[in-house]
Amino acid sequence: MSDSVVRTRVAPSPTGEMHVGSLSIVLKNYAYAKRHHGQFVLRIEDTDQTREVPGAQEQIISILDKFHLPADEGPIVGGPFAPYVQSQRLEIYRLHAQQLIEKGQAYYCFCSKDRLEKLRDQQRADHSPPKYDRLCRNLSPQEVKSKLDKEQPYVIRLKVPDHQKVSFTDLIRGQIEFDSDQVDDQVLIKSDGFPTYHLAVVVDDHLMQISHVMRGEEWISSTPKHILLYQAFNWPLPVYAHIPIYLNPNGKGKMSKRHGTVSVGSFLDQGYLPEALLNFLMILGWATNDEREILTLDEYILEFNPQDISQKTVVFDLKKLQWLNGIYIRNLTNKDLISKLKPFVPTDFPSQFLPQVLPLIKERLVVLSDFEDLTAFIYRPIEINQKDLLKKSSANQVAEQLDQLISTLSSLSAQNWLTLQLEEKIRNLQEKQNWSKGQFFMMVRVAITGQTQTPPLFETMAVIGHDLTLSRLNQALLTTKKVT
RNA sequence: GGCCCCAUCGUCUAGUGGUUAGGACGCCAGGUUCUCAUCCUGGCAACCAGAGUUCGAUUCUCUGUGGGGUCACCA
Repeated sequence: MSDSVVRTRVAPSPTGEMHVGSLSIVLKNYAYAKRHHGQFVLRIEDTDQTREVPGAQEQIISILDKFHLPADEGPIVGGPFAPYVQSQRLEIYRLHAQQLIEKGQAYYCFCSKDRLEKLRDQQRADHSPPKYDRLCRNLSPQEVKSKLDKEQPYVIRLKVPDHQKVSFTDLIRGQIEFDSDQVDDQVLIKSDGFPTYHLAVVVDDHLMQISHVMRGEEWISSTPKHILLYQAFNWPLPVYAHIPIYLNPNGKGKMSKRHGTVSVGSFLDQGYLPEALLNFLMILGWATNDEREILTLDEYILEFNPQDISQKTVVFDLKKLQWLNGIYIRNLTNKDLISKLKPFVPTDFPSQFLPQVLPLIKERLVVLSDFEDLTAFIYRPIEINQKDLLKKSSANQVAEQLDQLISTLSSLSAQNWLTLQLEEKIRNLQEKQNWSKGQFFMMVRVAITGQTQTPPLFETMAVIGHDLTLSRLNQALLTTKKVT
């Protein structure tokens, strides 16, 4: 093999529900690894004990599962670089931080949080950039030893060099350059002994032989910290690709909870199909050569190249997602649709009707949770609005129409209560009486469903059944005469 | 505010030193039709601005403007 092994990773922290942005990053890392026959690694970054949410790790793994993006290596499946949970690797980070101290690349810092806060306040007031003032950087070895002996709490910081160009090549944006003067003396080990993200990510990516770091664009500005660390360790850099973030559907700001749905779980709960959501994530900010928009994971893997990702932030266009979801729903077999619909069928829905009802709503579903609204009139009591009923005709006329319709339908046995028979009878009546199609059919629709927008009339009546249809027609007849 | 990233229809994109700047979603109109939806047809709609390079810039360069990100013992 001429090109070296591709190993990608995704490194979520178990602090809550997974964001669609994270899923998008997962998708890209997965696809790239698969395309190059490499490995896709899942690593759990749980170095902030205060933010950890129980069960979040399991949730992440289950989502990867639902979307068919399983990790080749990770906490559950294991792998040659286990453990894959950072809280289980504390000793590794300690050792590496220690190594940096011995090499003179890092130092102990005993400053209290209080002092740092005051320092920042001062800097803010002076309009100077908020940075650590390096007070502890030049402590003598004796001073350090004595503070350590007294068990004073400390952190370990990186000695960031002055006036140094820090640059790297981003697969999506080309060369990006920073000045090391912009970089703070980063904390590597926190006072609780846990590593910060910056130390852990560099150490683990190196140890786990990650070849490509594909992550969100919001990490660009901390990349120089990571580069400086790689240099301090004298390790080779991975290839970076910073993927544009998603903006809220209104185009304002990074996609966030405040502006609507953001978690993968809540999209699923609304009845977006995983395949549709994934497809949407594929074509958001990226296009195939021939601009096909409906594609499977395998087709995506075949074509995906991070270099082709758009460089600009993209708006999360819900309308387009909805369009895709509708397509995926319509492409489902009825059997599959029924099974996917299960969680969205209300408990009072007479489930034996599902097979008959399905064709009436299949092309009307945008998300699966639309099921309830689309079908409620079938099995729940309806309210008939007199105004809708009499919209295009007089009360007397409508009463006459209902009366005749009822007697016509009464002659139809329950066995013959079928779409075709209903259609024939009702059309005959309408034609014989020369009633306006629009007015008559809409009036009947309102009488039977209580709504002005429904699936086709005869099919709907067939599903509702002989008894209920007639009772609703009678109910409508009463409504016609009701004085308001 | 400092630093960094970005800029083609409302949105997602294709594309080129000379094109009628293409497609998709959305929107509008028409067709099918008992309404809605599906489906089909058509339409509206974009190269952020200024300067430079050039015979010629949407395309290359610079500046401006606009948008976004980031500035923690959070990731």
